[in-house]
Amino acid sequence: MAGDQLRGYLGMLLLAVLTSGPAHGYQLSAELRRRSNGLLLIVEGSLYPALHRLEAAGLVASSSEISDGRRRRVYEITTEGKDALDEEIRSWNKFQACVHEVLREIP
Amino acid sequence: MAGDQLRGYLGMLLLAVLTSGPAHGYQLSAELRRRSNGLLLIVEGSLYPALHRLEAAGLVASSSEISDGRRRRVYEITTEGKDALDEEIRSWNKFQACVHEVLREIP
DNA sequence: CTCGATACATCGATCGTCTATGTGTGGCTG
DNA sequence: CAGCCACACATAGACGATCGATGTATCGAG
Repeated sequence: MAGDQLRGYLGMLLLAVLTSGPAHGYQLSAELRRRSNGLLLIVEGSLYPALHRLEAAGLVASSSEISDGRRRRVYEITTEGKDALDEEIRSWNKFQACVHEVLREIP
Repeated sequence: MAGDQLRGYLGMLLLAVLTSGPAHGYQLSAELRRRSNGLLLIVEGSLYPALHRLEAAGLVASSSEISDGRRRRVYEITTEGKDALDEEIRSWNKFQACVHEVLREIP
């Protein structure tokens, strides 16, 4: 499950995980799966474009590494990224409250 | 605010409002705005396609009326619509919990 | 030596929302 | 009565994000 419903929130989730420290793509995917008890499954076709978007927007910085013979691109959240995360969390909380209000009035 | 972040949830919100009784498009838009204290602004270009999708899926039924000389299409939630709403609310709650878990671990 | 997990990347299709535009009515105001 | 705004529905085109599929390559386990 959890396919298109994270539409627009993937960036926020990735930034949130990156506040715990730098990580590469595969790690981020695994960490999101762990924190959500296996419900959030981010496929590569969503993950890498999202990371590239974040980098293009200056919200993360990346560096190429090679460990264990595998090339890895390690991402790190920037100061702008932290600010953007704060803003996105505020926006998320607002939206959540809106939906709660609408659902609350169901008879 | 509240533009593309309701992506995928507009159907759920419309169905939720329709549980309070039949309504036409403009009413639904106004009611969502009211319940969210003016934060949820559904533009027509999103609203009517969404209603048509719901009808095509059999989740709402519509009838054309004319009152005060204005033609109105009144929508009503169907039994399948109610079931779908229950399911979508469950899915929303799950997703909400996932996001909460991810955000909870921010240092 | 094959298979699965790790790791990155990209392409095309799909789908929902947005902006913009169009039609027409009713009512208020100058 | 002319003009404008709120009501009410509808559609077209653009855009953006996710998905599925596919490709490359390394490493360890069986």
